[in-house]
Amino acid sequence: MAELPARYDPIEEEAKIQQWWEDAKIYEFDPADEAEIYSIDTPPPTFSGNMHIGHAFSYAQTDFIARYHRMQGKNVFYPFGVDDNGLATERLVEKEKKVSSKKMEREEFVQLCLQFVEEHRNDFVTDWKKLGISADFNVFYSTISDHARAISQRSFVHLYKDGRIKRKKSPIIFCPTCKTAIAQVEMEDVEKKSTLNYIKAQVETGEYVIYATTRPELHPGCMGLSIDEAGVYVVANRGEEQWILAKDAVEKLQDEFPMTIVRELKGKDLVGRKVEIPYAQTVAITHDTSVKTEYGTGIVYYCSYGGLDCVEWFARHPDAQPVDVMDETGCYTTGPCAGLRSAEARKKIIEQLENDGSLVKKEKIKHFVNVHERCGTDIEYIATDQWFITYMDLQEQFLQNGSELNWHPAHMQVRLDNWIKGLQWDWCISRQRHFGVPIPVWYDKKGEVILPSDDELPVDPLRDVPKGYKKEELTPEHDVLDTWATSSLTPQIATELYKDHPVFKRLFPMSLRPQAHDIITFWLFNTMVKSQLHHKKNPWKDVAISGFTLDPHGRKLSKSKGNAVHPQEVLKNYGADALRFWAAGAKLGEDFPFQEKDFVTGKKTITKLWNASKFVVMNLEDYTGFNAEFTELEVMDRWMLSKYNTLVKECAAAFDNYEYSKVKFAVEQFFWKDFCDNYLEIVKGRLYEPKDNVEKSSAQFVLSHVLEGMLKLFAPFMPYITEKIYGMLPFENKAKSIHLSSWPSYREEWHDNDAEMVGHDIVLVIEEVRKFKSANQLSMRAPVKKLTVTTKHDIRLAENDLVAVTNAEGFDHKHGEFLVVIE
RNA sequence: GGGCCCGUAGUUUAGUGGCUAUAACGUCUCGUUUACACCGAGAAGGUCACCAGUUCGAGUCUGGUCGGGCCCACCA
Repeated sequence: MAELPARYDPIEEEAKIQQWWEDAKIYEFDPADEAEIYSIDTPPPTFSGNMHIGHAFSYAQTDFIARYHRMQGKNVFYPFGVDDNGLATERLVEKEKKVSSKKMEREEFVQLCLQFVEEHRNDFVTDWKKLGISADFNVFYSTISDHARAISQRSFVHLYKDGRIKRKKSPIIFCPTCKTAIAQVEMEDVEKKSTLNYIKAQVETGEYVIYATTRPELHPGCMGLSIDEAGVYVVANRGEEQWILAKDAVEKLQDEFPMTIVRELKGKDLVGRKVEIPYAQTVAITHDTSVKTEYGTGIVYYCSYGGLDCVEWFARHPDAQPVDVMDETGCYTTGPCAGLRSAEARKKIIEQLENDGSLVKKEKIKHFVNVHERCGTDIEYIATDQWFITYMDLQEQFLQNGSELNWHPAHMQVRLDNWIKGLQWDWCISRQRHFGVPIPVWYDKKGEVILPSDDELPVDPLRDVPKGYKKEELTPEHDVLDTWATSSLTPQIATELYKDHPVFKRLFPMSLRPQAHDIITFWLFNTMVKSQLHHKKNPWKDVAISGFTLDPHGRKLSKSKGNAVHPQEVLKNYGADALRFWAAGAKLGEDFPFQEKDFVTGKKTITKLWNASKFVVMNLEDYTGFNAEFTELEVMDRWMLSKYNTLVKECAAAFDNYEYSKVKFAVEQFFWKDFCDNYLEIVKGRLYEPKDNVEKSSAQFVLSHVLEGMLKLFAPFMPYITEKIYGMLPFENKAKSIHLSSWPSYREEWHDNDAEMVGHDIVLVIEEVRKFKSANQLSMRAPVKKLTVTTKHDIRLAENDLVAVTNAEGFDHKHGEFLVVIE
């Protein structure tokens, strides 16, 4: 038998082992395997760079679960995809290939992206492979591939036919400088100086309402004034005029604008009164939930569109119809400022309002405005035709679906529930971008929607023509689908890779959705929505929500703070097992600080595992088996086996409940304390100088069983070192890989209360002796003259082991309260 | 502002109403011929954030206060 090398170099060995896994196809999905399926809806990372530490953290956690279920004998379906259908990839490809997507045919750019992904796919997934992710990387998809585009477009076509998709006017975020629609992620907050303008407008009953705005240029788009119906408002005399405003506002304005309150009234008394707004139509006062009497004058004017608040207001007030005041050149189209952009328009209208006496006060303020990150221009909202999935009627259904999922951890469900309860409008799935999955729609001469048939998909309406039509008869839709409209179909995209195989029926609904908590309201919710609309059921049974990696002080990692951490460095310095061991220390869903020292601990555990295994293997050299009953084992061997047996039971229970961190903690403690510190020391006497072969083989039996089992318990966390050691164990009938071996099973007959109690006392005695030797500055091997132990249990069955491990020259046992006397 | 989570040793953490509240790292003392100095043994280190309540009993349950983190919304 080959002796184990003195040292284990994780960096060198992990590379070799990983290559072997790949060559031997250890994690290959076998669709013909009849075993129970455990399918994972793996998050497809954005194809835009390297794996970051947050990825390493959460993918490792999913991998613990996957490996456990694989060892439980399940047929694990663990695909890997990349999300290249989005802005990040678009930007990356534009930069790397030095092209502009807008100047190309869309299909051409899609092909370029696919080519780019193909070229870099191996590099991209390398980090995940190094980390030891046990996905089958050949069960692979890309969200911009034909496969995924066809599924995404099919979803659109089917939902349209079901009456779930509608086209309607809706505001989009627009950059007047770049003259383009932009995505929310392309905006940033900038604090700017501005002016809050107080404006008066006459009510039909003669008084004036006072409202404040930072966007007076939008007066022509004003469609309503709102108050808080529960708020307290007043009518106040101000010179000849009577002003209406919130009571709170009177106090603030009193110094500058002395007025006397005539009477108080409730906000609801104002509802319905008509007000003549300058440069706009006459509008009625309404109640709105967002209005607070403490801010401004307690009266708000809403325009199409001053900001997101206005957009939301229109959603709450369907009677008020937005008007288009700005066109796609960023200029106003109506009113006194027609032809002007916002900045000039504001100046002009303030002048005019001042001239006709409507402007009562200008207050300098600082506030945050959204600007386009590329050019710094204030963004605008303009109304355009957009595509929506209508689902507001399904809120109850979605809540029900959410409650039917098994949430790990449970409290994450609350986030989804709050989101669903707060939904205000339908899901806008169209984007005015060039790159993406095209909306599969043409319009005929009458403007009717023409759809492709399923077998034509995927299509690009800009280039393709549906069956039975000529190009000149149709106008193509230019918009593309929001990336969430496609990524919400990952269960279908992944499982339909096996569409033509009988296993397909068994893959969906999937077993597990693993993901982080930041996108519960997006990816998780949207995937549930699509599954409900298409299949009338949830796409998975369980969800496992992982947390974030934080910096060593518990703050969020970010590029701007300069506290980013690179997993590649950790892999290079400590290896994947150490990185994974760190990730296993965090409870599922818990945010976890990144600490260098944790990797040192991981690496030390690896070394310890190596050394302890080396010891066991060396001492199994002459082992030929222990052919007797459990009860014939030495008492300390039964103690060890019984404790190990309990551990096995606990670990499976915790893993079944996605509590991998409990498993990690329990196994680590058992290995270090019970197995190494105590058991290995206890059996040394019997191994080195056995009285007979029986007491030695008794120890060997337990050493071999417990080592093998412990390696398996460690295997989901540290797949490399456990694979290496497993391969060197001198057993027959081993599995090809530890990761294909079966999870240890609990054995009732190995449970031994008596042995556990004796063992417990023996360990306490050993501790006392060690304390004594430490206190007397003696070596642990130093002999003690006489050891007198008083215990309640009869420990004499373990006397030989105890004498050997403590190196006692004399020993006496008495019955009574626990006491150790060392001479 | 709304929601969720978290406050336990110098640091990071375990803890399912019940023995003397975990462990790792760090610190201090000691110890190397038979797995391991990439080590072992031992020690010190705690107002379980604070206040009140429920209970025979609270780190654990309830309410409040303070502090931290994340997500969402953000000002007319």
